[in-house]
Amino acid sequence: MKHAKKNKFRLFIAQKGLKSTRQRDIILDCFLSSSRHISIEELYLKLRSKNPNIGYATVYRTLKLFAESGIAREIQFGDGQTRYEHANEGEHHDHLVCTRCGTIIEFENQDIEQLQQEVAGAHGFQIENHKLELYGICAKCR
Amino acid sequence: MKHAKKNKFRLFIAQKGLKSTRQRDIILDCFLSSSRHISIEELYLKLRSKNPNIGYATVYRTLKLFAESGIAREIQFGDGQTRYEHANEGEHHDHLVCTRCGTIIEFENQDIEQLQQEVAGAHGFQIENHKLELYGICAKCR
DNA sequence: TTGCTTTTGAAAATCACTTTCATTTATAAG
DNA sequence: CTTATAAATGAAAGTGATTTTCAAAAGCAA
Repeated sequence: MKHAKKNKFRLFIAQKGLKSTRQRDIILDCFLSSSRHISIEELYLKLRSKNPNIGYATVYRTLKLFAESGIAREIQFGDGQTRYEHANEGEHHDHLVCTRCGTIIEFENQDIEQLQQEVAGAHGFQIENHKLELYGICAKCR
Repeated sequence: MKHAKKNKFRLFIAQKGLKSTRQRDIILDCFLSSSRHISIEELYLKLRSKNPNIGYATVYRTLKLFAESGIAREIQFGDGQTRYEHANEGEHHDHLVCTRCGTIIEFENQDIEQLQQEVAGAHGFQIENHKLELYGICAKCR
């Protein structure tokens, strides 16, 4: 799994004529071994603990590359922090976000997706992607 | 409709012990006569054309008050711009956003809402609110 | 190795807001 | 109608997240 993503990124880098660098490897390893929804700040701090000389800008730039290559996806939960999640080929999921503790649960629901298609169709829209977030209180916090 | 919102805001202002000012009246009129999804920048520019001395900060502050009073709702489509839409008592809707021309269509779908409740329930979540946006290409742009 | 391009890190810049603060207003009290 | 006082305003400075700039460093092909 992790290996597949490393390869995918390597390929992306090659196809784009970009260079393989020590920093990109480090950041990729760190990202892949992190929780599924990590903010740039969190990742940066985690990186710095082992690589005190890695730059802020490099982390930002590299995460954008991950997203472009398809191994990560940018998400925003409206708290002013951009997060990146691990993206898997052709897979899409939505989120339940606890407004108390911040826990994020992923889910997938084909019925909802189906209904979305119908709604879009009724308005002549062709869906490219969507965003569904349910905000509330998780079981633990209640 | 516009009148009802003006009254609602007036009431809110009174209850909070705030003051009724010329600027708030102007901004409210301008907001109510604008498209349903207006960004702060757009509203500010529209305002400035007739009131060159109205301040940026005042527009921001006043829109926050509109949201607090319940006559407006803050929305974000991930383009880094906060927008405000006209909010109606107890009504919720979701959005279809055209990624080409920016057109925004509102929709409401009870079946989807129902399924959301089911998903949340299955995870022990109690939904407080949700956000559903379908991004794609509208009929006109295709 | 050389030559050319990309990448990096640090610092400055940007963007969308938010806060500060001296001044102006609205409103209540006299 | 004053006066007092608390809130509102506008301009400018401040924030916080993200981007850009730029000189130096590092990949990579020949």
